[in-house]
Amino acid sequence: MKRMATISDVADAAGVSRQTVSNVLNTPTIVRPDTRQRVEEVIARLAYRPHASARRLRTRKSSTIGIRLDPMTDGISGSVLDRFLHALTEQAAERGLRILIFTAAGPEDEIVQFKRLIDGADVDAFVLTSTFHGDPRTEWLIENGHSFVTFGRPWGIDDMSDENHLWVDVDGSAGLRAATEHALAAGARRVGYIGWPVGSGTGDDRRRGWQSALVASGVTDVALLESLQVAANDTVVEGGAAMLRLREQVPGLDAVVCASDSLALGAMMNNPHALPVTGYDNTPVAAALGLSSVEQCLGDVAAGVLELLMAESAAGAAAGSGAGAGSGGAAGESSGGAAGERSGDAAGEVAGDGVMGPQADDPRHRLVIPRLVVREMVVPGWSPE
Amino acid sequence: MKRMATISDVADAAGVSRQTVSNVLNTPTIVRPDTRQRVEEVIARLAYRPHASARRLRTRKSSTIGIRLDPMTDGISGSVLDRFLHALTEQAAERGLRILIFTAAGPEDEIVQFKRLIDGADVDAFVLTSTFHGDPRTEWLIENGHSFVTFGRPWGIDDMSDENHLWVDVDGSAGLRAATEHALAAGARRVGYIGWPVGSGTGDDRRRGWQSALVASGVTDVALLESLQVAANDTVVEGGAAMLRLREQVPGLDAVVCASDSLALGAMMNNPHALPVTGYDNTPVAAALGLSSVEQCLGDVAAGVLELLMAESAAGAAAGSGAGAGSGGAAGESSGGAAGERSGDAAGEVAGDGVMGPQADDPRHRLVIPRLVVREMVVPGWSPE
DNA sequence: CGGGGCAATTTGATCGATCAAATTTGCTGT
DNA sequence: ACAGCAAATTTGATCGATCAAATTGCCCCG
Repeated sequence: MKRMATISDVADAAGVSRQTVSNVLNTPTIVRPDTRQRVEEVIARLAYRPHASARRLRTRKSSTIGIRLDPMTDGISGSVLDRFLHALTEQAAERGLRILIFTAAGPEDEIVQFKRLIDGADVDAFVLTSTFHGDPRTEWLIENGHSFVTFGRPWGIDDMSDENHLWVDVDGSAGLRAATEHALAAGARRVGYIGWPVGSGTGDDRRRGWQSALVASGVTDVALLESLQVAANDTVVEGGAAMLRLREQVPGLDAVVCASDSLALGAMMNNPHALPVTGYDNTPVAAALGLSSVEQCLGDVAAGVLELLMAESAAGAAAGSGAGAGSGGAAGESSGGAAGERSGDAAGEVAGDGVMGPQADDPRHRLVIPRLVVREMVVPGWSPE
Repeated sequence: MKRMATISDVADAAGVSRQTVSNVLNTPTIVRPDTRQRVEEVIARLAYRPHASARRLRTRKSSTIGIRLDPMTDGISGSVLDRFLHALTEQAAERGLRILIFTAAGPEDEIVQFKRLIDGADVDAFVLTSTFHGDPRTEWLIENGHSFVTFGRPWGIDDMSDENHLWVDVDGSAGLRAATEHALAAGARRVGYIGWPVGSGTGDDRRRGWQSALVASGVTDVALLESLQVAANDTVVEGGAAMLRLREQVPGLDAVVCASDSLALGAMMNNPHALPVTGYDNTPVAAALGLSSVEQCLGDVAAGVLELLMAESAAGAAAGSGAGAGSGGAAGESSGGAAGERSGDAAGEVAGDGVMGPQADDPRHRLVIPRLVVREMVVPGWSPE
């Protein structure tokens, strides 16, 4: 392992000064083309790479984003955050950013970790997941003026439009509307809903999606709407129990849509007539059982998160220069969200095209439209009674 | 966000020199106790934190470990690596290390990423997972003299004892032996095995565990042993098919142990007589279905990985100084593996205590003994025919 | 022919820490 | 009282990059 080449080595070898090499790397436009080419050749020949720590020391930027690795959310859907992390890492690399992960025992401890990482100049922004209303973490970050983006809306009435709070989220309502409409289009009339207890922003949002589709199809009887939905905590066992209740209280049940794959798996276990069941999150479990499921397009979410972050830091840097701040991230040529896609899924048909919602032009948040992955339920040995 | 305090600020405020402050932080023993205390008070008062990048520039160490985020291994057991990552991050923090994640399109691309991260001084060691025989990644790392530890043995005959290749692994053989012995102790006589096709080091190792337990219990008939095992790729569907075959070819089947929770889930779907089924990895799915499963003790694995890494770097640094290299990591007071434990699991009984295997004293690799988590199968609505 | 205007390049200082060597302090023994 | 010596502390240099300001080179016009 021989000594790394430094910027001075390159400068000497190319017969220019350090700063010119630096310019070739950071501000290529101000270097004369022939000089630039000469320097670039030397860089390639010596396999020179700037020393990240030295650069960070000088620029006071780490080009690193911190994200907490959530404690295992026991459910099956825990893997959603892992997939998001994967998409985020992949797209961050394309933009020259690094992802540093950390753990914390709880929200308060997470703030301690924030301090540690910021003070040490380890990271210059955070991505938060699983935020909740009145979350102390976002409050602290805003108060202390640190960059962050959350995956998930702040459900508080006032937070939602807080201009200091950047967020990206998936439009769960649209996802469940699509799932419900698909069931209706397939001929179902009574489409039941197994969701989470009232009170969680995410859960209520999803329920609204199901409900709006039913209402739009002509189901306006409030009592009927009420009986078509049951609430359960997000476990397989509760999902199973919920399915029993639903079948009992709705005689002509045609199909069921669920707020999660965990609930859907539970429902499938008490599904002797093989009613179509739709889950949410498109986890491996749904794929294994042949359940239709709402796919969150985490690649798009990750892209949105990074764009918001880069736009913010660019805006902060340009506060004073007259250059247009609208150009945002320069390295975005590979967008389109194809990166994080799970390809080759056999049961291809898709409804909803995964584009950004109407808020796409709002510089402070982004709502990603999920898409429905339709599958045939083919469960070996799962025969009706 | 006011300006960060630097080491000089602390020095001035405490009436000492920069270097003394540095010593308080890095070599407290050589500072006179009263001076040290005075400096420490100022550090606390100013909330001083060393600037990580500056330190890294000078010391040429990043105190950061790189690990590739594997592409989603579609199966249910994919979460094992996520849990490992979580445990690793947690324990790394306790030792003052950071974890940087990255992605790669394949082994060759991963090597490109290695280069990128090392040249930029972003990381000074790697943790590899899912290694295989003749893995180009480990070859490259060894050739170029970079530190790394693999989670998983190099199954090649010669690699295994390669002194440049540090590894930590879980003793899958012991895990399946424990699972099988537990079934035998519960009165089962014909314990079948659903495993992966011959050829994978890990899979063959697990099969040996099951077989050795059966042989020890007196099953020596080769033909019988042969008929008691079936092979399947690691999917739920194949697991289900394998269960059907096994039931067909073994009349008095009493119990089944599997090489993974995916296979076990498949088996459960074709298990009308509710035979006891045991999985491997103790995933949320196993917990949800009430399957017994072999828990890999990833906290211990993570601890082992970090200890090997730190021991190596300490040894590298001490190559020349007479100080005892045996002390290893100084910050290990919180060991015992309690960190990564999933607490509050209802069905507590445990066999095998998770201690290190006989290789515990070998400085180059470590074999962690897994433990069997025993559960009652209580699957709602899953009634025998 | 001199110099204004502008682009391209170079120079010196700096980021915040640690290393290596020099210096001061404190203690011991005779 | 002081040499001798170790412990404690300080000083100057350095890691590899970028920033800000100074310099050089070039073209064109009066």
